[in-house]
Amino acid sequence: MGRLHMPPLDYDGHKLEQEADLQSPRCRNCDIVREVAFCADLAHDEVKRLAAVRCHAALPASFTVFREGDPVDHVYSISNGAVKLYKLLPDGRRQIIGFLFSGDMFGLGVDGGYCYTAETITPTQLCRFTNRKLDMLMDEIPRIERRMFSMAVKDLVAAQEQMLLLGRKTAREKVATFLVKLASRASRTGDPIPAQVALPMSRADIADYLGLTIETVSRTFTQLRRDAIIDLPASGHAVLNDWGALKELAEGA
Amino acid sequence: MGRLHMPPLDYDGHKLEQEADLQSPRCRNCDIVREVAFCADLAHDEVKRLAAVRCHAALPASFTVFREGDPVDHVYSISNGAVKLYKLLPDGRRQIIGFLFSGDMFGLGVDGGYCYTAETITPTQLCRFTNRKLDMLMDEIPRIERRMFSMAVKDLVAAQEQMLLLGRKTAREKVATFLVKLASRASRTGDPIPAQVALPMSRADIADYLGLTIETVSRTFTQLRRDAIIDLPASGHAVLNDWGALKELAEGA
DNA sequence: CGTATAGTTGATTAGTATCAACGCTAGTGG
DNA sequence: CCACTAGCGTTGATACTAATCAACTATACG
Repeated sequence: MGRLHMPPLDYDGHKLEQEADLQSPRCRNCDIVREVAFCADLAHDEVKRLAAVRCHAALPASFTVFREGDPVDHVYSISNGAVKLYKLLPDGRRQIIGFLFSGDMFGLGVDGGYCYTAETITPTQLCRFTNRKLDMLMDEIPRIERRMFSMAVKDLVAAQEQMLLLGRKTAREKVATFLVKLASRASRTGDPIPAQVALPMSRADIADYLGLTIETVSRTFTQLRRDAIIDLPASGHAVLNDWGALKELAEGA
Repeated sequence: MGRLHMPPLDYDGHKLEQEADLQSPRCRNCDIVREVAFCADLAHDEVKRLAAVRCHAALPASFTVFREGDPVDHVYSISNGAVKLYKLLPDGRRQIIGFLFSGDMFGLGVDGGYCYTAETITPTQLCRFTNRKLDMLMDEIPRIERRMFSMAVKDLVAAQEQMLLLGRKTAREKVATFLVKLASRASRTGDPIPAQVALPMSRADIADYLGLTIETVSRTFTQLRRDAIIDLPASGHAVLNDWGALKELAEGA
């Protein structure tokens, strides 16, 4: 399957843009590969090998990168932007599996089919590797495979944490956990916990991530604000006033 | 950490048994390794290498193999029996991450700590590999690492499926999905779907797996029986009368 | 400025949890 | 051999959390 998947019909306006970008044989911004998550501890020549096989794409917001069930042909890494992964039930109920940001990777699948849909939240720059070439590279450079493995394990651990949230936490605890996780991620670079976190995703996305409705998410935010635990200065941002209280809620104490 | 983890206090009676079995330098039933999941497509000499580093243990029911947070020192494979993996909140709320049976493996962790507790459901025979020796083997035999990787991916896909269940399915759909999954697993050997599935786990375990209470699980079973979709001939068994209806429910149609 | 979309808030409902009682089975000891 | 007890599972009554339905506000967009 060397072919691109069909771009979604509802984004036909972006189709040309996508194909132009994704199929470009020239790889721009070559040093971006260094920033890609699984290049972190590779040697210089190994990074060069990776750079040779990757392509770059700039996508608009709300762009479907691939759909659940599409043939697995690429692995993606986010250079910049935000992506959501989700699964759907036949009647439209949706569960968001994860929100991904700069440095995160996605595109694992089984039996040749992706098991979730990937869609951009904001305008996003992606790095793309064909599975075929990545497999070849993994044979040559075992460290790349190690890296992929440890990333899959990391994802698995996160998924199990989310199962605990979905199965056993209250709405208030779910929202608190969500904010704590966003803030922790933002500060993964070693900084202290940031006072303000960006919420690029809609309330509907947050609801479908936490197994709630839009209304419950909204009410819970309002309630946390009334309790002076957070502030909501503008849509798309949250200020974390009381980190201790948030953490406590998140841990279910 | 070459030391065994501390056996749980509440199973002191089994402590000697565990230590005797787990620390036995002799590896009995050597051909059992062939049955271990990740040996499936290894060459004969590779299996022999694995056999040389594994130990075997027979554990009673309700035995804690390791606890969340314990140092990661081994990877386990189930020769025979059933195991549950779970996470706890401080106040005792529990989420079962997965039920495992013959051929399944567990014991992945991050930062040197297991991220769930593993406990036997029935009397269980385990195969155990130290991480150190497995790492060495993975360096020598890349296929073992590939195998571990694909198993982690399989677990990840299952976890994402479970997130959809926990976040978006009704009690009835959850129970139907649970039964469908158990039956599908039992028939993974190529047989048709079995009419009867074994339920070795308690109602409390099922509830904590599906994000429900014992009572709701019980009521839902009763309701499915009244609808002639299943039968409950004896505790510990379910008869699947209407596979089509179960599948439909499971898929959320 | 008017329209569409996202978000908030209120009223009511529904699904599941909680609390409580009871039945069944298995193991125990007289 | 049989009452006794403990644990598991079922069933019923009620409570409560979050969903649903509906109205309204704020924000972005042409």
